[in-house]
Amino acid sequence: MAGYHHGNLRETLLAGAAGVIARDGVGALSLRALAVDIGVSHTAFRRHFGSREGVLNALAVRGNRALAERLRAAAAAGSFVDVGVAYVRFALDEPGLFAVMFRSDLLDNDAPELISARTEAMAPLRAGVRALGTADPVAAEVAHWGVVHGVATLALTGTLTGALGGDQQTDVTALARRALSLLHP
Amino acid sequence: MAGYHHGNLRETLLAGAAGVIARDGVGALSLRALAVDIGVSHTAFRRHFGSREGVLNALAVRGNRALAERLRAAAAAGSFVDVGVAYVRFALDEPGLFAVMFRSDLLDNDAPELISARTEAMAPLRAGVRALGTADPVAAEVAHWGVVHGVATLALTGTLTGALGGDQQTDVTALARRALSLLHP
DNA sequence: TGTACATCAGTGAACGCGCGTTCACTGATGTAC
DNA sequence: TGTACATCAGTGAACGCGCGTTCACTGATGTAC
Repeated sequence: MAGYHHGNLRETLLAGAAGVIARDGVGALSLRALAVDIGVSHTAFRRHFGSREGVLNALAVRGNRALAERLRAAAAAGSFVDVGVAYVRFALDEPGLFAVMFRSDLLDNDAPELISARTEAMAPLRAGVRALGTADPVAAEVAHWGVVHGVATLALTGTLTGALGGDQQTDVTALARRALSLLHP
Repeated sequence: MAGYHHGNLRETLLAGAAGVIARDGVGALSLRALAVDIGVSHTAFRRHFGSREGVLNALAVRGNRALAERLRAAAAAGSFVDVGVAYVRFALDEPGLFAVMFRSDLLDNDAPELISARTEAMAPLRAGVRALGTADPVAAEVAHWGVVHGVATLALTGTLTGALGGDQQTDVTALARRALSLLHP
């Protein structure tokens, strides 16, 4: 395992980067520091990703694909509310990936892989809204996406639990479910 | 105006910083570069803010106070939906301030000024939800806050208009209004 | 089965860069008498 | 009205730091014959 060839550098690097970002944000991601942690030269990642942007793009692709999978599974197993809850749960489970996915300013948004991964991630939400047959499907899509994205974002920045008062230990996903239910009277 | 004393450095610095952040994000804010732009020594800001964190805290306080004012005005003049729309409009009008307000990782969250400004900003939303008299007021608060925060965030990252298809030139605040209306059947 | 060679994966020294901070300072303003 | 002095606001050189990138390289692996 400890030979000249790492054997699984790409994977290890992505997982490590996601961890750093989850803890301290994208700005705190230093590829040099990460390489030292992993025990590899600080230029080794270039072979796999080319540049810093390449690393972030790979994370964004991975995040969107993982989200797509979660949402599809939720759609297959449960109700449309479950899809929304799965979105929130994903954000809480993979805060590093989630944070990168929406940082368009740091990504190459024209990369075909990223474009298709994003489309893939949006599909279950869109399909679920269409299936509702509401009068204003665009508004329904914005409302559902907005509320789960908003709850996820507020929870991740610590704003949600902070603002809801001493009622801490609040189960965010349960909260998301209650909020989403208000959209299904 | 061009004397040794700038006369309005604090104000100029905050406005400039908000502009940079709105354009390129918090990570891109260089106090050195900003000082050059303003035409002042790159250490001048220390007198007013002490450190980089001090600048960001000042922006966060300012943002929360401005948001509070907007929400109060909307509450006084219109319905509860208008309060939500005002939240989104604020985010679009002041993207630099909005971005900093929720970056707890970069702020001194224990600063009394910031704590009180945040409480002030949350008050109109909380009061409006209470006035609705719903069965689950916590869920209602999370739903309303979530949807406006989510729409604002998605719009600012360009994700919302991107994902809604070629239907560009979408008026985001109108969209927010339609989405919020779904919470008031 | 063995050898030659191409390709792939990772190394490590060196680069320039811009950053925030520290420091001793100078110029401008305000206040006391 | 004038003078002395304290305070406030901004200066500019220097600091160390960590970053991403470039470059020529070496070690390991795979493939052709």
